[in-house]
Amino acid sequence: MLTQPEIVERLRKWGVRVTPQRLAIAEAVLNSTDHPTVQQIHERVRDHFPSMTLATIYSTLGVLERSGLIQELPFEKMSRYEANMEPHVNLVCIQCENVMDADVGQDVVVRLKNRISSQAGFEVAWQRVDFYGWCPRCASAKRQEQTAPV
Amino acid sequence: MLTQPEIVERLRKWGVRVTPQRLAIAEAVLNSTDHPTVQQIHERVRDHFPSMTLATIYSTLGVLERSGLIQELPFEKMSRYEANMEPHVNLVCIQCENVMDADVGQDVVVRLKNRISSQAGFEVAWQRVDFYGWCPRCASAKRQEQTAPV
DNA sequence: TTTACTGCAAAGGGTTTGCATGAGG
DNA sequence: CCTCATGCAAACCCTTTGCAGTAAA
Repeated sequence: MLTQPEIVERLRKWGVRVTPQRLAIAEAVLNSTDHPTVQQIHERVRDHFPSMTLATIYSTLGVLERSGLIQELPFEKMSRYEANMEPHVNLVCIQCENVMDADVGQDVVVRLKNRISSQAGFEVAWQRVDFYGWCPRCASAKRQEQTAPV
Repeated sequence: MLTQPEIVERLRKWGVRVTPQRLAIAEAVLNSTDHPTVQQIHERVRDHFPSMTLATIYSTLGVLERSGLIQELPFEKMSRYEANMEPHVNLVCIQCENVMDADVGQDVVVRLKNRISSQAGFEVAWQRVDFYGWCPRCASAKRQEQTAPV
């Protein structure tokens, strides 16, 4: 989670202009942990910028990605945007469709990255590690239903 | 890599009809290691089925995915299709855009999966592990260029 | 003042859908 | 035979692009 001055500095370093819209979009993504979609980001900045269109959001997300601040995560229907650039695991619930960062396994991802670099001769730039399944809440709901079906 | 009778059996088990088109598409994906796109699959079956359209391929890929034979891998511009359903690492070259399975790291992915299940309370169904960077060929070309620029 | 960004509208392109014909079981 | 798959075309929708007005530096 970056502070506003840090965001400004990172953007200026890339020679792009820092506008209020860009700051709002950057904060909406960087202060999130739910890997928002473009639509969700739009909802979150609409109060402050009612006239902002999706084109501006797409454009800004491209700037943020090229600045190394965020990562695009393409899914079947649309992309989500990742604010956590450290090696980690994403948990994608196929029931409620929420996406969250796992709070375990970061060390294993780093070890995997080192193994790929040293043994596969592949120069790693970044990675995406997604586990799909049932989040704790949906998993227990599923077990309840299996025990006592309608 | 599955044999044709195995593919037939897996499809019949799902109550779907086995047509020559579906077999051709299934073999084109399952006997591949390059994670083909829909366009590439189209090219590979066009010789035998000149009139086949993309709609048929999309439909069949959906059947194969729901049968657990393949996995869709959404990328920025389009999806690719994965024939290796075992836990493993995908290497995505950001230079030549090839996607290949890593021949190391499977054990680490399995260990990661176990850790996620036991410590994050997340019931894993499947996973996608992608490392982005430069494949051995493109990495050495990059180093050459850095050493002796034009 | 200069350059680049915003907002609006239209286009682009991968994917899905509807329907008539044709084939699988 | 009945049901479902194929092939064709059109629709869908996320994303990109072009352009005129506007704001950052």
